[in-house]
Amino acid sequence: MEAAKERSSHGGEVSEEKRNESSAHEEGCKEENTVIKVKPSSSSSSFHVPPMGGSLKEPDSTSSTSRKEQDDQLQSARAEMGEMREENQRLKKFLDRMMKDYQTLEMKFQNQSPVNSSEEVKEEARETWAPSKALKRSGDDEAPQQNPVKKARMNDGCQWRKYGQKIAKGNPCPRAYYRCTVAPSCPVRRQVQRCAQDMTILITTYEGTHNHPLPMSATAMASTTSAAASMLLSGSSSSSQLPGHNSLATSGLNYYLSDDIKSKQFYLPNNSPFSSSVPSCPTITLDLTSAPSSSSSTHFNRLSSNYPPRYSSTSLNFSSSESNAVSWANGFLSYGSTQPSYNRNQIGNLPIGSQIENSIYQSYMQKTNPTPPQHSQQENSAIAAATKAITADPSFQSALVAALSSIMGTGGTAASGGALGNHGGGDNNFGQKSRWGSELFQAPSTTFPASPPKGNGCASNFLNETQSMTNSQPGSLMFLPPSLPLSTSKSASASPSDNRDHTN
DNA sequence: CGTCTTTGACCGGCGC
DNA sequence: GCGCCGGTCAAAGACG
Repeated sequence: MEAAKERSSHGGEVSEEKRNESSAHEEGCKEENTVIKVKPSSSSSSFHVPPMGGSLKEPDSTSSTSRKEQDDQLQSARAEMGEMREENQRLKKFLDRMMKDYQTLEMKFQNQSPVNSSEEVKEEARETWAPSKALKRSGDDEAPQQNPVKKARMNDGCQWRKYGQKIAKGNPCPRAYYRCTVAPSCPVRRQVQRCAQDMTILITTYEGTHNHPLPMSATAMASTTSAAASMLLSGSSSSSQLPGHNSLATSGLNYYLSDDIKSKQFYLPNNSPFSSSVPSCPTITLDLTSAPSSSSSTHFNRLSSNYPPRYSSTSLNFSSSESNAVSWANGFLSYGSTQPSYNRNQIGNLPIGSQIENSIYQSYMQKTNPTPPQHSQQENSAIAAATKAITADPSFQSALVAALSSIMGTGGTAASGGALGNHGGGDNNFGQKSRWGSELFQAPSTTFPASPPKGNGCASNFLNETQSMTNSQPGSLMFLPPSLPLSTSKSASASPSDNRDHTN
């Protein structure tokens, strides 16, 4: 019943948004039409030819010269009329093109996020930002918008129950904790927090693996997101679902920031060059899910035994600092090469480490390794362009700010924790954050720019740097930090010594 | 009455 | 050892 209500309310939202959108579109069209209508009548010299009308109306000037003048004026007026017609036609064509573009976008939007994207944003906005009690129960002013009250069932295809909320240090916005309730024993957790720097950004973090079949919508979404990630990372446009990857991010692009342990999807629903049109609130999804693993061994053990190809030269290599080569050239990030396997052991100690990553890695490897040499230059350049576009996107920057803050510490304070080492005092949340992936940033400082202290732009600077790095600076890390599923510095694909742990 | 959210308390990890 | 902090628990309340 409630589900039905919820659905209906969702539908209401969607339809409302669609209405808004279409009305906006219609307005746009009207404007366009108005332009077209108005243009000939208002703009033009055709009506700025008072002499024409005036002279026509005044037959008293009967001289031949005046007739000549009239003829000239008529001709000039006709000529102008012709020009105006042409211009009008051009404008019509332009309008048609715009209409087609719009329809294409609309189609994409409807296909990619028939239900979820906008709703998810709204819902998350409610669930994290506005106290649900206030919003839901008393109609708080925080969100008096048209958002109908909804239950905290995330429409990412799964059901989530809120079990806690905390205000993390450095971020005034509370962090909400959700648990998957599709199955009673489902271990999947989800954190939702609003970015301190940009309140419009939501950071959603998934942890764990669903131990139950997912609803169709969820599966589809997982497929969508993984495909997007795959596209981003490998340049492959193929769409396949991550095996066992049950995490759900909303539709859109997921920027994977996965290390050996975790795969993080930086989800940017909108404004991303790759994303479809989704309403305002950007969301970052940190996907820390994985296939279940009963093994208590480290990831490296598991991964090395299960996925030997990861250490191939074509796999992602985040082995850090020395060579510092960031290479998209073959569709893979190469993040340094010869750094010793620092911190390797920490990975195995991560609580979620034991449960995470296989699927991501598996998927990724499936997407990458089978065809690494086949990446054409065109693809590579496309990847580079995409990377550049993404990193240049302000929304992405903001999103990354949030994501980094989430990973490294709250509110952008912890970015420079011990892991980032040389860059000065950081928040020691980092250590605790390691549970969620601090190892990601334990790359040497030379390769991972320190984030500035508190405040805005903790990652913006980083992004600014990485933007340039993407193109020029060897050894810099892009927005895909040592988290790519394959080989972080710890796995050190290039270093035989690093495999020690893998085989132990 | 069942379900869900809220929120204070508790627990464990980490740094000093 | 102590304090801080994040994550989780569980009782209480609200809502349909």
